Amino acid sequence: GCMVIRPYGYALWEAVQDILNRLMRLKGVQNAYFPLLIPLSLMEKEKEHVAGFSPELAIVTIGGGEKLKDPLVVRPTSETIMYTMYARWIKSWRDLPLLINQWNNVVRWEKRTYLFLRTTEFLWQEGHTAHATEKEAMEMVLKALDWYRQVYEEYFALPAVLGKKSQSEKFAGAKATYAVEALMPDGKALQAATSHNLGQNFSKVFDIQFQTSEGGLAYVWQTSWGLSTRSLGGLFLTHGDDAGLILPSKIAPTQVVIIPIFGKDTDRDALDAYCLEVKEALMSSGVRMHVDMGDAESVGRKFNKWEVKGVPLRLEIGGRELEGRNVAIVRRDNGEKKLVNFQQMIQVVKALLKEIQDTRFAVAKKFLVDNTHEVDSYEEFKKIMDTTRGFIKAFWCEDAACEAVIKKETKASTRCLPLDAKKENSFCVHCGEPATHRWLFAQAY
RNA sequence: CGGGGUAUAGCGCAGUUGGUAGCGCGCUUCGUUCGGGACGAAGAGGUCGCCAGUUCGAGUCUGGCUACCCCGACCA
Repeated sequence: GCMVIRPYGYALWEAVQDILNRLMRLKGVQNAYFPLLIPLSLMEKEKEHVAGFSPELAIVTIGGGEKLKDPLVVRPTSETIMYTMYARWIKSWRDLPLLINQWNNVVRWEKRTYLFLRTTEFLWQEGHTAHATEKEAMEMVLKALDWYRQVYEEYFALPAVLGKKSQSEKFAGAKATYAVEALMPDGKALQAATSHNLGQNFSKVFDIQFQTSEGGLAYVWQTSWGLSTRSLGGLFLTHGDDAGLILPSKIAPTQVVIIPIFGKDTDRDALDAYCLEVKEALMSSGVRMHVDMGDAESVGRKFNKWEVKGVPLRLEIGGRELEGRNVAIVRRDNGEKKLVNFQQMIQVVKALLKEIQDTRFAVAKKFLVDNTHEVDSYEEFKKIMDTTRGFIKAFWCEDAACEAVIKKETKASTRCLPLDAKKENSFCVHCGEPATHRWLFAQAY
């Protein structure tokens, strides 16, 4: 149930880190690190939190050959260990806000794993903030949610719905959970990232108090938010075809690959020199490049290899291009090929990279729109879940028991109350009780 | 936790009534190739998941165990 991430895949994760680190820095969030092992007694402080996580904890019971009196939990998330420290660090309103993120790995002992989307161990970032006011905390919650939207929409070309989780779906210990929900090609929903308003639930049990500017004593308002390697699963599921992956240009570790083409009459020195000239020209204008030199693999094999990896553009350079100082540019997404001369090359490559990015988003957006159904009868609801699946927007009474019945009968759970949902007076699609908003339903992974 | 399956070369698999293990891909070397997964020749690579039993003889039959996979239940 664990995964090995090889260099090409890890480069994608590093790209995600770069994007989020830049966004977080703008807001003043700093990276830090906290222990992997958490005393079980700390986990148990917040009742709802430990109840939610205990079925999936890996626990160290023996250390150094001796049975531990207080077993150590391999972190499933770091609220408890971090907030133990926050209680010591925060004394005054001047210590706030405290904005800390950590990039790490966590372990959740799922009964059933699914590569990329639900692995026993996964990598993520978890941001944990403490604020003087609830309003400020809520702004942070929505800020983080918007960062995640940017990662998905602007880089992964993966449109998503932002919204608030129902009580039964929220994070264990949170006051409210907000999420990014994406729709995968099989019609199931992927919870792509979450941002929690923790209220004062944790600050009260971990005793994180500060003196206000008026001299009073108050508990801090907290948030936590995370995005994991599951996001890459969403990327892979969304962008691909029978030939492999199609990476959106902005996230592709290699945006352009040059494949030299040579026969026995080719002047290899001249060809290699020209390939390097092309590489340097593109690299110095900011394009992420690779030249696949070497004659161990045939040209056809190289083509296929890079298609599987999803590199957006392939430059074919052979004797014909060398002679005319041209390059043949082939798009990964639609296979279109065009011959461009060296002078126009940078401009054309940049335009094509942008077009591929835009096209990927447009295709994914169309799929999302085409597979989002406004439904007003339970019959129709069930029919969609039995056939195409997808997102369903339906009125719901917000009663947990009703929600559970819908899930049991249709496999669809509430994914979120979309942030843009309008207040209306209507009736629950299942039980007919009064309902005020259309919730987003779908079968989750 | 319930149901079903699998285990033989690096990977994917075949192996008949029990007779001492093979195919494809990959890998190594050499040569010819190279505008869509090249071709030829010669090679390397095995505790048949583990333990016990039956038998002259077990990859194959019997019993036990272990690991992994799929489906279901569960799942911030």
